[in-house]
Amino acid sequence: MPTAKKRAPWLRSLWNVLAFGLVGGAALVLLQLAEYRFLVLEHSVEIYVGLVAAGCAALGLWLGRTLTRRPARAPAPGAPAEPFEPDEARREALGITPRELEILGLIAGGLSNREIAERLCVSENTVKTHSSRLFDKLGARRRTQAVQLARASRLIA
Amino acid sequence: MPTAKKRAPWLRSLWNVLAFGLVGGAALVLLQLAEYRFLVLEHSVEIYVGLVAAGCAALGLWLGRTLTRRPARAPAPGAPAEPFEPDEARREALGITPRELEILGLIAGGLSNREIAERLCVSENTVKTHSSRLFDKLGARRRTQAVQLARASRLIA
DNA sequence: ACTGAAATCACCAGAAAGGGTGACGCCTCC
DNA sequence: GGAGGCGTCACCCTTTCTGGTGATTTCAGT
Repeated sequence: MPTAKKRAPWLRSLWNVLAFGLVGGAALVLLQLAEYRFLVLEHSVEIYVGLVAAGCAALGLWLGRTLTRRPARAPAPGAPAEPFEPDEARREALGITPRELEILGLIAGGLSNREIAERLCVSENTVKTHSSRLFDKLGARRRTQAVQLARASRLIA
Repeated sequence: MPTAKKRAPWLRSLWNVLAFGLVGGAALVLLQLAEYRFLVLEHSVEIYVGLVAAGCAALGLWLGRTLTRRPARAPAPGAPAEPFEPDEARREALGITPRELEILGLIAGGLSNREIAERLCVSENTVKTHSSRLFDKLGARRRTQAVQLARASRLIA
């Protein structure tokens, strides 16, 4: 069930822009309302404008941070300093299926085919088939080589 | 000469904050001046405030992006992001000999025992002996696991 | 409804890797 | 000069891995 969980980046950006517009509009309305209250203080316009400027700047700053933040780290506790997200594009370019990538990760973890089979609840033969195809796509002859090549391609950490 | 080339992050942040303050102040002055010109248009205050808000928001956005941008990679072209020097202390702690570490590196490079033997100009049996002892010291059962453990111990890159 | 990709499993033969044991020469350090 | 660490090599046996072929099921797209 790997479906409908990840919105495209452009969609997220669009959402942010819309949110920005909405918040901005709301802020303007609030300002309009506030105006009638603050107008009694004649020469406080500068302060008023300054406050608005500061508020909007803060908003922009927050938005900037949000916009440029990397798309959420995996909740792994021992996450390394370098974030690293698997290169989905490269994976597809090599024609490697998600399942194969999964097996690749376990191979890199130092597990034997039997252990991988047990962990994934499939037969050892299945693991062999997957890894066989995997090596084919990676151009590797041994699992150690597959791991090395995959690392070089940033397919795995 | 590891000096005076890279300012600390907090210093850069301070600089940004100062710049922000200066630009903000200048903007306020400009606004003050502009006020006399625009005051003739009675009810354009909303537009005026909106412009200010938009400008400051944009400024904040830019600042946010600048602030959160990852510090540019070191200018060294071939140098890896993480320098990495093999942990000699750990190697000795585990009782791993230099030769064994050498074999370990080649194993991690994805080479077979035969290839390692050829590259080091020794017999394949020798390589097997070395790797056997190596796995013993690392507590590994497979070469992939040895690589994984060695990486975790920062014995190899 | 047909097609193709993906995942699953099986079987087999050969290659590679791993474990254990023994041995030899070369150092260095007592 | 004897002990011990290190590097080297050999043999044997078991386990694991790799390559090749074939088959079934499920699901998505045509």
